[in-house]
Amino acid sequence: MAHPLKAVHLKKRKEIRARLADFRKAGRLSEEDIFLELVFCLLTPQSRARAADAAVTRLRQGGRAFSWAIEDIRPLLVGVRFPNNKSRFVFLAREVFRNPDGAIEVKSRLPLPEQKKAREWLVKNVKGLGMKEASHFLRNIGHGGELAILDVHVLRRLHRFGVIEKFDQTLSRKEYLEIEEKMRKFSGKIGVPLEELDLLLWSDGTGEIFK
DNA sequence: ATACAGAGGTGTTCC
DNA sequence: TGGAACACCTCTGTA
Repeated sequence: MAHPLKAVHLKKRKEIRARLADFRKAGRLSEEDIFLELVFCLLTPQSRARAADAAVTRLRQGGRAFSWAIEDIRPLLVGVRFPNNKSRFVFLAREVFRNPDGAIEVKSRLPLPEQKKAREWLVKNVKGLGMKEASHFLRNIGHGGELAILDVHVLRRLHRFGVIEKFDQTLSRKEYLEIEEKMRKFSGKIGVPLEELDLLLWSDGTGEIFK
């Protein structure tokens, strides 16, 4: 018999797939858009998506996304949590992706199309980006099909459905990979693709718009 | 009203 | 070497 989630999936599948199609269109985004998507993922932890989004809009102003001085970034982050740390992360991230000629190139620096490798690269090279947000970023630029985005809502649902025994607010890298594997198996078992399952559990947990 | 926990994690420190 | 404890700092909901 079908898993209860499967029924929810059938109901929401259209909406979920439309959202994923949006993410895949990111392949046609400009370098600035992609970089700002990365910034969004740096700002999001422990903050409201809306606040992070508003800060990104400010950073975009006047085409200055690539030229803000570090001290000018801080005041643009009002509303996001830990702005001191995060303004530093945003600045550092930009310099990681700066070419010798001064241009910013994000995608071409990632070891794609291997998504897990790309994620490792991001976690290692972009300070402030952990497993969860690196996965989030890759999905948002259309390369997250094999990755789970294990935020607190998804973890709570996985726990509820018995996929994991316990859930902690913070996961070690090892635990993250283990849970991701369990979720992958669960996804196969109930016949819902991993990336759709991720959005499904997210929306199931929050009843909210996907981001 | 004022206080206080908790919020769509991650880095650092310490052992 | 890896994991537990703590810092980061501000806004919001709740009592």
